[in-house]
Amino acid sequence: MPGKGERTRSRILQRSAALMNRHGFSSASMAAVVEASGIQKGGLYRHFESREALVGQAFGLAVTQVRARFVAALEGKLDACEQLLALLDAYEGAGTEVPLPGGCPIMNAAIESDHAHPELRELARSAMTGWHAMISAIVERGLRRRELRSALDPAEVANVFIACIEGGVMLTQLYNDERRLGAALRHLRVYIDRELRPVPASPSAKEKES
Amino acid sequence: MPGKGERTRSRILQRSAALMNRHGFSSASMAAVVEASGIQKGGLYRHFESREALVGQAFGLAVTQVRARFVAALEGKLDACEQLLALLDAYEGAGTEVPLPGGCPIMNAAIESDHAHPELRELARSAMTGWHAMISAIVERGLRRRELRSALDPAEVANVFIACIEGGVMLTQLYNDERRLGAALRHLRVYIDRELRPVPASPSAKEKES
Amino acid sequence: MPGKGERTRSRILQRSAALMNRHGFSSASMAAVVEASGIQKGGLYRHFESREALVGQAFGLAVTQVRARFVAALEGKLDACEQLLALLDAYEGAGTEVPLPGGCPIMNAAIESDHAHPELRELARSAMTGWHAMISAIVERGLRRRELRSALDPAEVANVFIACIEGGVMLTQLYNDERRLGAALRHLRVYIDRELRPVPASPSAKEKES
Amino acid sequence: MPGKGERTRSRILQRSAALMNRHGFSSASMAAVVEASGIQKGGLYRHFESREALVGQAFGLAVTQVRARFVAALEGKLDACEQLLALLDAYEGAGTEVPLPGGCPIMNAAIESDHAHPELRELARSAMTGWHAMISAIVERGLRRRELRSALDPAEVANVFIACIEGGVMLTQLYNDERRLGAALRHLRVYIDRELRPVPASPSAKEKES
DNA sequence: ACGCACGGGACACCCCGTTCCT
DNA sequence: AGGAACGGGGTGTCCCGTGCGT
Repeated sequence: MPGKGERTRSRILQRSAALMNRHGFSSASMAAVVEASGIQKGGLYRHFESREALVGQAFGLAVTQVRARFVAALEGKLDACEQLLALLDAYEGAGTEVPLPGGCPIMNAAIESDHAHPELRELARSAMTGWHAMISAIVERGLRRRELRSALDPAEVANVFIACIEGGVMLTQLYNDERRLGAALRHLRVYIDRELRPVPASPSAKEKES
Repeated sequence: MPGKGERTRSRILQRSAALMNRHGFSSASMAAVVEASGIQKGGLYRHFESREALVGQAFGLAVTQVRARFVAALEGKLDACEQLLALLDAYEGAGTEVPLPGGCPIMNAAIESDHAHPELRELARSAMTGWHAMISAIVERGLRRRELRSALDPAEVANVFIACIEGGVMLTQLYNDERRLGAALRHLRVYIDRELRPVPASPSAKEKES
Repeated sequence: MPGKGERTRSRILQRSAALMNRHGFSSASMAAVVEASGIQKGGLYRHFESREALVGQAFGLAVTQVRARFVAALEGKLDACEQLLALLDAYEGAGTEVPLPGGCPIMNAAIESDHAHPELRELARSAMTGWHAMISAIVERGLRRRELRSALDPAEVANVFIACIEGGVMLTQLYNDERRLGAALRHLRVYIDRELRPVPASPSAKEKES
Repeated sequence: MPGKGERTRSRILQRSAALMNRHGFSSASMAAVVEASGIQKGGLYRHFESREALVGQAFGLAVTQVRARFVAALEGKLDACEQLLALLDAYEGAGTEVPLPGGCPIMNAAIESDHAHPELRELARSAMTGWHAMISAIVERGLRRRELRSALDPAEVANVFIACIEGGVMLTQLYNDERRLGAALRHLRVYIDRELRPVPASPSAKEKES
C-alpha cells in the first residue's frame, strides 16, 4: 500500500489530468488545480516542483489512461484486422463514459502547444509517436503473417487511422454528439475491409458487394 | 478608399488572426496583439470593444480566409468528384505557404474553447457547420446529378472528409511535416474513387453517364 | 469689437479659470474644459498650443480677476490704514458672491504645484509676489506719509496680512463657512488698529480699550 | 514584533504619506507609490483594498505624525500662554527638518479635495476640526484658570492661530523660505502678549511699549 | 509537514492629451 | 472648426511561486 503522500500525489495527478484535458494543459490555472484536487497551494508545490512538472505528469497520466483502454481492447485478439477493429470498438461510447472527458489528450496538447509551449509540444509528439508506433506494429505484424494485403505502408495506414479518429473525436467534442466519431469509425471499418483485408483469393467468389 | 480607421482596424484583425491561429484565440494576450499589430493599447480599444470582441472578429476573418481558398478551388469544377478532389488539392502545400499558419482555425478554436470559452465555442460550431454544409451540398448535388454513387448520406460523407482532413492537419502541425496531411488526402482520394464515384459500368453495363 | 475667434478664446479662458480654480489647475482634465467651455477638443488646440499653455493663461486670468477686485476697493482711499481696511472689506462676502469660486487661485496653484508642476509654481510665485508688493507698497507709502507707526517692516506686514487672509480663505473653503475668513479679517482689523496705526499722541487720551 | 505583512504595510504607508504630502494625496499615482514604497503593484493591493483606502490611511498617518510633534511640545507646559507659545515654537524649523516635507497635510488635502474628492475632503475636515479643538481647549482651560484675558472666544482664537499658521506654511512652501512662516509666528507671539495675556493688573505700571 | 500570507509580474481595460484628417 | 484616431500611462485584478508561521 502506498504511503499517504503517494496517494495524495496520485489524487492530485488524477484530478489535474481530468481538469486539464478539459480546460487545457497550459491554460488551466493552478487555482483551478487547487480547487479540483482539494489540496492547498503550499502542498501542491511539495509534490510537484513546478507548474510545468505537474502539467507534464498530468499529461503523462492522461495518455497512459487512454492507452490502457486500447491495450485492454487488444487482449486476446490475434489477427491484425481483429486488432484494428477492436481498437475502433474501444472508441465507441468513449465520448461520454470515458474516465477522462475532454477528448484526446494528445490532440488537445498538440493544438494547445502550437508554437507557444515547446516542452508540452514535445510530450505530445512523443505520445503521438507512441500511438502511431502501436498501430504501425499491428499492421507490420499483420503483413508478416499475411493477414493484411501486401504492399501496404504501415506508417501510412497508422496515419490514416489516427487522422480519421482524431478528427472524429474533435467533431464529437465540438458538437457533443457521439455520432460524429461514429461516422468516422464506420468509415475506418469499411476501410479495413476494402483496403486492408487481403482480397479473397477465390476468383470465383462473387459475394463482396454492398 | 476606406477611411484611415477602417484600414487600421483591418490591419489589426489580419495580424490578430495570424497571431491567434498560432498562439490560440483565447490564449493570445492583448500585449501580443499590440506587438503584432503595430498599434498601441490605447488605440486598440477604440476599434474593438473588448478582448472577446477582437477574438470573435479575428476568428471570423480567419475562417473567411481559409474558406476563400476553397471556394476559389471550386471555380469551374462542375462534377461532384472533381469538386471534392479540388478541395483536397487545395490543401496540398497549405501547411506552409498558406497566408494563415497555425493549422485550421476552426479546429484550433474548437479544441481550445472546450468547456471554457462558450462564445468562442459557438463560433467554432457555426464555422464548422458552414464547412460541413458546403461539402454536404456538393455531395447532394452530385447525388441528384447521378455523379455519385446512390445511397450515400451526404452528411456522413462530409463528416468523413472533415474528420480525416482535420486529423491530418493536426498531425502535420504537430510534426511540422506535410506528408502527414498528404497521407490523409491520398486516402480520401482513394475513398472518392472506391466509395463515392459510381461503379464503373462493368464492361457489359454502359448506362452510367451524366 | 473683438473678432469671433477672440471671443471664443475669451470664453474658453473664463470658463477654464472658473473650472480650474475649483478642480485644480493641474488636475482639471481637458475633457472637463471641453464640457465647460462648449467647444470641441479639436477647436481647443486651435486656440491654445497645449494644456500647459491653457493652464497658464487661465491662471493668469483668475489672478487678474481677483486683483481687479482689490484695485477697485482701493479707489479713492488715500490713507494707508483706510486702504488696508478696504482690502479686508473687499474680502467680506467674497466666499460666495465672487465670480470665481474655489478660493484664492494663487494659494490653490501654490499648494497643487508643490514639487510637481514647476511652471505653474513659478506662475504662482510671481502672482504672490505681485500681491505682496501691492500691500508692501501701501505700507511703505503709509510710512513715508506718517500714516503708520514707524519702525514697521513693510514686507513683514504684508506677510502677516497674506498669511492670515489665505489661511482664513482656506478654512472658509474647507468648511464652506464664511465666518472662518470673517474671524481672520476681524483679527487683522484689530491688528491694524493696535499695531500699525500711529499711537494717538494725546497723553490724556485714555479710552482705547476693547 | 509585528508580522512581516504588518511591517510592509507600515512601510508603504510611511512612504506614501511622505510622497502624497508633496505630490498630492489624490494626484499621486499608484506607480509613484510603487516606486516609493519598494513594493510591486500586485503586492500593494494585498495591503490596501483600493487607491482610495490607501489615500485615506496615508493621510491619517500624515496627520498623526504632525500632531505628535505638537502634543510632544505641550509636554510639561501648564500655563495656557506657555502652551500656545510652545505650539509656535514647535513650528520653527519645521519647514525643512520635519519628517514629512510638503507642508501641512491638512491644508494640502483641503485645497486639493475642493469640490472633487468628497471623501478626502471629509477627512481633511475632521483633522482640521481636531486641531481646532486642541487649540480651543487650551484657550478654554486658560480662561477657566484666569491665565488668559476674559471675554475671549476660544473658537475664534483658534481660528486666528490656524489661519495665520497655515497661511505662513503655505508661503514658506511656495518660496521655500522659512522666514515666511517665521514672520507669521512672530506675529502670533505678539498677539498672545498683547491680546490674550491678562492685562498686568498694576494701574501705575505704564511701560508696556516695545 | 501543511496551509496561508506574501510579493512579483502580467494582464485587461480605461482615460487623457494630442494630432491628423475631413 | 470638429471629431475620429492614436500613443501613453494608470488602475485594479489575477495568478504563479515562495516563504513564513503553526
